[in-house]
Amino acid sequence: MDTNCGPLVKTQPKMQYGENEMLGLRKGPWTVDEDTILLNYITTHGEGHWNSLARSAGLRRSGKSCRLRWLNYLRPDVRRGNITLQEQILILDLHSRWGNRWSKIAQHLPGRTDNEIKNYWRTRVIKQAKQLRCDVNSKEFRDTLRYVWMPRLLERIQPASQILQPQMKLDPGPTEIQGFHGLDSVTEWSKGSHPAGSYSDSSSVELQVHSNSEHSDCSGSGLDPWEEGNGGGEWLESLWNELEIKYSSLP
DNA sequence: AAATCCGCCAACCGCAAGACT
DNA sequence: TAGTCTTGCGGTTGGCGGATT
Repeated sequence: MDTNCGPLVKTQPKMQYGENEMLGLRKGPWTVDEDTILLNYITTHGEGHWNSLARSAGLRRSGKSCRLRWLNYLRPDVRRGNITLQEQILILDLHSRWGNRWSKIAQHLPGRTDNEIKNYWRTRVIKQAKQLRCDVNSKEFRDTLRYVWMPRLLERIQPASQILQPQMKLDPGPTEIQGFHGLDSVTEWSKGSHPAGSYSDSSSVELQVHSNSEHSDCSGSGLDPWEEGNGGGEWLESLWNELEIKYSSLP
């Protein structure tokens, strides 16, 4: 089991007061002791009926809080760490279909929680939209995701010659992407609109949109998505096959 | 070295839908 | 059928820590 249980506090966190506290319930970061109690209780009795679970386990937490802690952190199958390139593509693709249906999207990324995906979207993708001064829900931005970012991500994972039709490699997308100038604007923006070193995560989207032939070298970064335990697996292979088919048939 | 800024993410809140009585 | 409880979801917030000034 993953023993990395996040930024647990060793001392009692500062209490915030509200309705829960009126009932003697704690809020804020979970302590190691609380995690242990919750984990042991669920291991023995199973999950569900969170309010009574919280009481029975002796936790001064709301059922809601217990459920969230379990689902987002303590569950043994929760995957933590960087979102891989494949996962980024999948998130972009699924979001284009379903919008902010985070839990639905999370179902297709084993081990990832809706919260994590939502955080990824808000901190990475929406940030890009803001820098491009466009609405994240606009057709222009969606097209940019589809015709620029996703092919770039695909290209980065495997050499373009192996997976993409020749026209896809440099295809800036349909000319009706108004307000965007194909790859140019994205490339220009990615070159100099923010200070170098602002982003420590080498798998973040913006690094995928550097100029055409510049593939950031991930080797040795520990972020190789095909490394064992870092995003591989059958589900990913099938996803990959699906995306290959999908993007090789794009206009 | 200190102050400030900023990105990230855990955790909270409110609401809605479904289950139960 | 109506009321209450539980669960799940999406949006938002606050704190931590690293980067920058």
